[in-house]
Amino acid sequence: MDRKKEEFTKEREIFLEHIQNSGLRRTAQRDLIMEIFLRTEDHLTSEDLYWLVQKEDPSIGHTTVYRTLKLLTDAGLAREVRFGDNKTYYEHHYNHQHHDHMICTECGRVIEFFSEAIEQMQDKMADKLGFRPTHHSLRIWGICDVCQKTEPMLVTAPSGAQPKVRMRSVAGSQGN
Amino acid sequence: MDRKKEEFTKEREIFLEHIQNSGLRRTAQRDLIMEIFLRTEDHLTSEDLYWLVQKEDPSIGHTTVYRTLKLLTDAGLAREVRFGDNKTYYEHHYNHQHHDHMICTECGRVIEFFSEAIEQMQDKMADKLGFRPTHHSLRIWGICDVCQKTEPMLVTAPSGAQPKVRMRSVAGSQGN
DNA sequence: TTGATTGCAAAGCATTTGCATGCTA
DNA sequence: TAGCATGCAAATGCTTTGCAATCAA
Repeated sequence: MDRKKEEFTKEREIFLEHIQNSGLRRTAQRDLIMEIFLRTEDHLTSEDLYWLVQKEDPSIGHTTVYRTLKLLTDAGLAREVRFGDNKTYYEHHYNHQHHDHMICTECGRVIEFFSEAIEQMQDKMADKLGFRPTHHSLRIWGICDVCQKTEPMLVTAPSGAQPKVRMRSVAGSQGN
Repeated sequence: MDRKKEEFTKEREIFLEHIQNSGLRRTAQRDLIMEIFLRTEDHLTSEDLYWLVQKEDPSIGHTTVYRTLKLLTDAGLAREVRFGDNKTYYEHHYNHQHHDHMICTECGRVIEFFSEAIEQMQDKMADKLGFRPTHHSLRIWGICDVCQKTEPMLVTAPSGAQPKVRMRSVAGSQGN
């Protein structure tokens, strides 16, 4: 199930390069945090990553995880994402083509998708308004296929799984 | 320049109705906050609105503005929007058709736009993945037409206007 | 040796909550 | 009069910063 250690060779290289080019220093903490980030294919918060790191080195603090996540972002290995619950999630960025997200408000599942057609329409739209786009974010909230099947039961049997993404206000919120 | 007082009749009605239907109470504070919100055609934070309210009634506190903004959202008159700077902005919702945003990272300008084609592609995409969408958010960051003209000067003459939207981390951030 | 890095604690923000007081219905 | 609303202060949750001690280059 776990990926082979030899993977992520390029990613490590990029991280080191970025560190050197910026006059920064390689440390055991940064190495470990990067390793754990790389082998975790998921959207995680600094907090999430902190606990994973804790299991392997309890001496590492919150702060260092925050700072390293920022470093990884600067290096182009990570990307910040927000799903509307005012938390910052991180996902792999290097070698991961751009994509957007559908977020299930029932179970918190995040589905990545990409549509060339939508991208093109966006550029066209921006062009029409004289806007020079640098990046964008498209998020679609709703009910995923799995939850659509189980949903009718929720009336009598509330789901045990708590959604990863908890919307702050339910009614009328677009979380935009 | 200012709108006539007779405007927003329907909005006031909706607000009152919502208050009554929910067993809540009409108060002078709520009235004033609603009035100021309605007459301000802009994306504003609770903080922004608080200061506008302050000018007309310094006795009104932050908390009440927060709570009333949430009320207005529940009533369907306001809509929450986030532009990636971890603040919650509010915009008019009633009688305002759905739209998306382009956000200038130079001056903070927010441009509203709508594309039927993009909406349709999104639905098609969701359908393909068995996802039942309830709402979505598309934001495009970049440089607006005005800033594109002035930008070359920024190298020697830093702009005096501070952007309304300040991105937390500049490099690599997608603020997604 | 020098200056970047770490981890703790404390500070920052935006937002929410507890509670005594005030005020609608 | 009952109990929702208000505003203050304090609490919260996430994130950042100050700083003395530590460690990589």
